[in-house]
Parts: sequence; C-alpha cells; structure tokens
Amino acid sequence: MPVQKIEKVDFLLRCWEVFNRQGYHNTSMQDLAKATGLQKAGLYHHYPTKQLLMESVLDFAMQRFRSYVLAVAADTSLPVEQRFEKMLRRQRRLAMLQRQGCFFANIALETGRDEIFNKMLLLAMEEWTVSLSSLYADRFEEADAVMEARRVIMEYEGAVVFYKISGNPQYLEDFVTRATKAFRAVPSIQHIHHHTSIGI
Amino acid sequence: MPVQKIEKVDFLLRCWEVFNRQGYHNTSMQDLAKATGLQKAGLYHHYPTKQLLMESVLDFAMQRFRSYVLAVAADTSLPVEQRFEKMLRRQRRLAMLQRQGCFFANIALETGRDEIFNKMLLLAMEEWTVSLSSLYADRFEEADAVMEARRVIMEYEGAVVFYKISGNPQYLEDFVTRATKAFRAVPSIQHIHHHTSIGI
DNA sequence: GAATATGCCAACCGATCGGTTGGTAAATTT
DNA sequence: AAATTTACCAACCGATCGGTTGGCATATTC
Repeated sequence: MPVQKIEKVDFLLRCWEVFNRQGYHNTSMQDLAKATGLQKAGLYHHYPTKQLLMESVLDFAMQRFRSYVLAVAADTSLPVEQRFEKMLRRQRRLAMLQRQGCFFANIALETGRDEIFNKMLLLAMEEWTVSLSSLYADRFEEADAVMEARRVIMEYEGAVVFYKISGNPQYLEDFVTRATKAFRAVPSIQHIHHHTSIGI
Repeated sequence: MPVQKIEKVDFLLRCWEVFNRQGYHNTSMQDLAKATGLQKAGLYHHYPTKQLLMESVLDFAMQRFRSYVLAVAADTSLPVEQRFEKMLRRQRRLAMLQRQGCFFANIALETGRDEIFNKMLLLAMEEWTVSLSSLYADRFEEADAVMEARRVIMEYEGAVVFYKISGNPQYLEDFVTRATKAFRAVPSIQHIHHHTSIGI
C-alpha cells in the first residue's frame, strides 16, 4: 500500500479542530478534506459517512479530555484542593482555545434533538461527573458528591455560554475562583477515618 | 395589497419553533417556508437574508421570554421566594417544550464564534441576569446579587445540556429544587430597613 | 516478480443550499 | 376608475452539499 499522507492522530485532531470551530452541520466534508490535506473521496475511503467520522472524532476528543483534564483527579501526588483547582483551570484553558467553548456542549446543544451523538455525549458528561466527584469523596457521601460535581460542571457549561457570546474570559475566571473557594469551604471529614496523621 | 397569508406574530412563532428545533445552520429557508405556509421567495419579500430573518426571530423570542419568564420577577403580588421559584419553573417548562432546551444557549454555542448574533444574545442573557438579580435585592448588595443571579442562570444552562442529551427531565427538576432551596436559605435583610412589620 | 491489498484522487451524481427574477393578483390611494 | 403599492409565487441561478465511481500508484504478500 502507498504511504499515508497523514497520521491517524493528526487526522482526528484536525477534524476535531474544525468541528469544534464550526459545529457539526456547518462543517462540510470539503472543509475536513482541506484541513487534513486529503481529498473528499479520501475521507470516504476511511469513513463511510460524515456521522461515523464525527463519532470517531468524539471518541478521540473524549480520550484527550480524559488524559488532559480527568487524569488530574487521579494524580494523588497533589492535595485534593489543588487537584480540584487544576482540573477547572484545564477545563477553562480548553474552552478558551480559539474561543471554542466546550466541544461536548457545543455538539450537545446543536445535535441533541437529533439523538445521533447523545449516547456518547452523555457518557462523556457522566464520566466527567464521576471523575470530579471523586475529589469530593472525603467531604460528602457518594450520592451528594456526584450531585455536587454535576452542579459544578453545569455551572461551568453556563459560564462557557456567557464567555462564548461575550469573548470575555472573566466569566470563566470568576467561575474557577468561585468554585474553588466553595470547594475549600466544605469541611473535610477524611482525617476521621483514613488519615493516619501522627502515630498509633 | 392582497390579503396576508399569515400574521406576523404567527409567522415569527413558527420560524422560532423551527430554528429552536433544528438550529440555525441546519434550518433552510425551504424549511421555514413550509412551516409558515409561504414559498421561499415569499420569505425574501419580507427579509432580505436568512440572517436578518433570524435577527427578527431572536428579537421576537426575547419579547416572549420577557413576558413569560422575566415578567414574573416584577409581579409584586407574590412574595419574592415564590417569584423566584415561579421564574425557574417557567424557564424549565420552556426548555422542555419538545426538548428544545434554551433557545438563546442553542444559538449561542452554535454561532458564537461567527459573531453574528452575539450582541443580541449577550443583551438577552444580561437582561435575564438583571431581572433575576432583582429578587436578590433584599439579600445581597447589588454586585453580589448580579453575580449570584448569573451563577444560577449558568447552572440552569448546564442543566439544560444534561437534559438535552439524556431526555431526562430530572436534571432540570433537581436544578429548580436546589436553586430554590438555596434561595430560601439566604437570610433576608430587608425587614431591617424597609419592612414595617408591627407598629411604629 | 506477479498478485494483492491499500491510500488516495479526479470527476461525477442528484439534491439542496441561499438568493434572484419576472410576474400576477388583490387591496389601497388618488 | 386609473395608478400605485403590496403580498406572494413559479421558475430559475450558480454554488455547494453528502456521497459514489473507476482507476492510479505504491507497499506488502506470496
């Protein structure tokens, strides 16, 4: 077989950039061809439809989100408050990349009623929720931790809406400040049952 | 001039329904023609471009939102806690109409980077914020009231994202419950300076 | 080194896109 | 009642849409 013109990771990254910038319906296969250096028929050699290509891109986006944002929650070398803030800061940085906002929310609101990507999108949002909620583990019982994590994500998505139509990053910064402060304000109960502190 | 086939209010309402259901880019002038009973050229008789038609629809949507949701905040016949809850319930009901979510947020995330409707959208969001913040007037000083109102709207927009991809209205109901409870929990300071309660 | 599998593209398909043209018919103005 | 204004439409425009076809060229398999 002949040489590939573009690596799969590069290919998906470029498609992601275009979809994130222009949305699903407003992105044509021609646009994706130009962005990846292929011709339209070249795309159809790898993906039978635009929708299936998008599913691969969503999958790819989730992997990257996992390793860039969600991974922070599992980094036990950092105290939990710092992990919390670091996660939110990374979310924020993602949203500000070329003022694209949150890829998942963009696609969710644009295609939600079509039911074509909802399964993947909901999975992504729930994984995000679980990941963030793990940081609340020593402050709330699990159900409340999940609830609170979801609430913070909701607030983030709303902040992104304000940011996207205003271009003003202050909405996102205020969100990070507010959420982090609230997180620190919740009393930790961890040391009662699994922080060995001094001796015994 | 000949008789009109459709009243302007009906016309805008039907266009709003289509745009809200399908989004901006995924709605064609043909779709709008079919929904309003006109032909495509008939639309162009009233609006020179799709974008200007959309601006009229956004304007119309804001008027309706104002009279259906924001008006509740000004209804002084109800105690402030009830006005707060009633507003949120009406927002929720709007979002659940055919699972469309929030029209403003839908268009915001879809077209935000295009900068074509941002001015109107930001105006709408800020008017909403001010309206909701008026209910906090006796609990916070103004800057904090605005901040808190905006935070609640952000949380609502996030709840809509979860609702839209899941179809589960629980996300919205939980939001209303949570926000209302939090509102009631904030101590009112109004009676100190302008509630005459008993005598004097 | 012949056969095969693969990556890719030029050219094409019918359908639809946003928008235009030239006109008809009815209500209003004069 | 003539002139004008208005609401609207059938038919059309070039461009672009998602997707298809047939084939070329290269790397691998045998």
